[in-house]
Amino acid sequence: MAPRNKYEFIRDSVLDLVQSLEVGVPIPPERDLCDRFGVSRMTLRRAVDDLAREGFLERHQGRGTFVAAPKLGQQLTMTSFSEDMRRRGMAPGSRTLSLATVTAGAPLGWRLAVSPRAEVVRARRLRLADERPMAIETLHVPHALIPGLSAGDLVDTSFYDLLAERYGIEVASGQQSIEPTVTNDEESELLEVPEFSPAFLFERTSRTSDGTIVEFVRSVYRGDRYQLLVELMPARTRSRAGNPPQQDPGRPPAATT
Amino acid sequence: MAPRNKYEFIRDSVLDLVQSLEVGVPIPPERDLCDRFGVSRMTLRRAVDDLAREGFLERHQGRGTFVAAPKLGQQLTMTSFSEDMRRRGMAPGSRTLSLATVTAGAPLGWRLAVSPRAEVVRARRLRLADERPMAIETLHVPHALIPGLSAGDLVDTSFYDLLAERYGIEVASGQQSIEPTVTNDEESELLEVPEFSPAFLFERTSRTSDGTIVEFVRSVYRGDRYQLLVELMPARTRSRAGNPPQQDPGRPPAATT
DNA sequence: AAGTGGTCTAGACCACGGC
DNA sequence: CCGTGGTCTAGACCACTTT
Repeated sequence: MAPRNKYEFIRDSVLDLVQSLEVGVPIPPERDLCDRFGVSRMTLRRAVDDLAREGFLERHQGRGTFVAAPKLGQQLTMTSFSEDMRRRGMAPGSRTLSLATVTAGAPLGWRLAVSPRAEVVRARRLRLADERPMAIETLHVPHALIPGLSAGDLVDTSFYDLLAERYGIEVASGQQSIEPTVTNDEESELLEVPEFSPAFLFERTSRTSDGTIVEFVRSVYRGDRYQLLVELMPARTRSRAGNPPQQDPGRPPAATT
Repeated sequence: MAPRNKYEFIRDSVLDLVQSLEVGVPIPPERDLCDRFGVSRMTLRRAVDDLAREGFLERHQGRGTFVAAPKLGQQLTMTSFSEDMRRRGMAPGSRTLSLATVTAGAPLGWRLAVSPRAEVVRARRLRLADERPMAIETLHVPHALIPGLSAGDLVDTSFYDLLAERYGIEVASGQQSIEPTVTNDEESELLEVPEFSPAFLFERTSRTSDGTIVEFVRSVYRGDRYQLLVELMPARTRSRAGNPPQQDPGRPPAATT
């Protein structure tokens, strides 16, 4: 909860400050902030640097540091559906389609790293943006992690908040695959699009800091309402001429274009 | 060319070192590297921190800093097709379908920020991975930037290398949109997939450091051979309760799930 | 205890922008 | 010119891992 070191304290403090200001206004000079928070300039700069890298601030040498316009094509970071929609300027909504406890079975068990005979809570939700269907989300969580979850819990609260507050589970990392797909008849009906419409298929696995798999989520997003926008960086990798011994990691994974 | 400050020099030096080592071996202690390169520890650490953040190194307190396994699901960074394919363990290839100089027209002119009557070089290439079709790439470059480009130039060389070496153009940033789509009849034939197969549509705009638009690229990737894998970060945004005045930037753009 | 990375400081000097 | 951010230093002390 409480920031553990000065860096985190400063980072949070500056974030608070930033979020209390309008876009485009400058934050106080670094040296002032150092005084105010009682830290050295290096420490303060580390915090501000990170916030700038994350898109909250824009630095301009000689002029100052300014609150940045909310970057929409932000980093591919772990955001909830609700936050994602709000960033896109739409009002998030949700309709729970089903909530059941099922036996994992082989494929699901594998993805959640539990026994195929383990119990798994499966929640299916239709996700809305501005009242209209945006995505179908199917959530799988090992039942052992969330005893006593009820359908009502999923209506208002963010699932991540619920995990944190009620079960003390903090999601720390995740991996997500992105594929193009087309909607089947059921998805088409729910999403209100013609059959075989282009759509995104996201599959996400989330873990706690100790590596425990918390959830496996499969989401189908309408391709006509949802697009990804990515900022490409210079990629100064400077790949060497002779290329290193290439491993074969068994899986086909991926990166860019 | 030459690094301008110590940070860049150190960063490049350490990257060289890293790339000369096997995965998993430790790099020398920070204090040794400081001596070797003649910089203070803060400066060295900044370089190592960045390399760690970019996935080249892994730090472990009390143990050391180690060469990381090449992250395949690396940052969404600006890689060429060839490098991307090599990372995925496939051999890149290319077949030029057409190369012509055309008049931009309104939509293309808008994307390249040139007059609709400006001349634009359009190159269409079938991109291969392990000899099999992977993507169709349509490249548009203002003719003024690349006088005298011939079809042969595109066969072997990376287009970015060609830009850099022959025309002195360094691509510095870019923006890319990602959408799901389905193949039309022409694309299906070229990609050797059934009609209406799921596919990715990438649209990329690249700029030099001074903001000049270098290229607009439209690529269609086979959905059955290509997937994106993204590492999600903790997203410590700590979104506030009251949400800020939301702009409406006119476009729908995007970020995550 | 020794060695490693992690945090932090107080201050110096440089580069750029605006007055 | 002054105020801003950008770079860099030399050293202190802490936290963790290994021996």
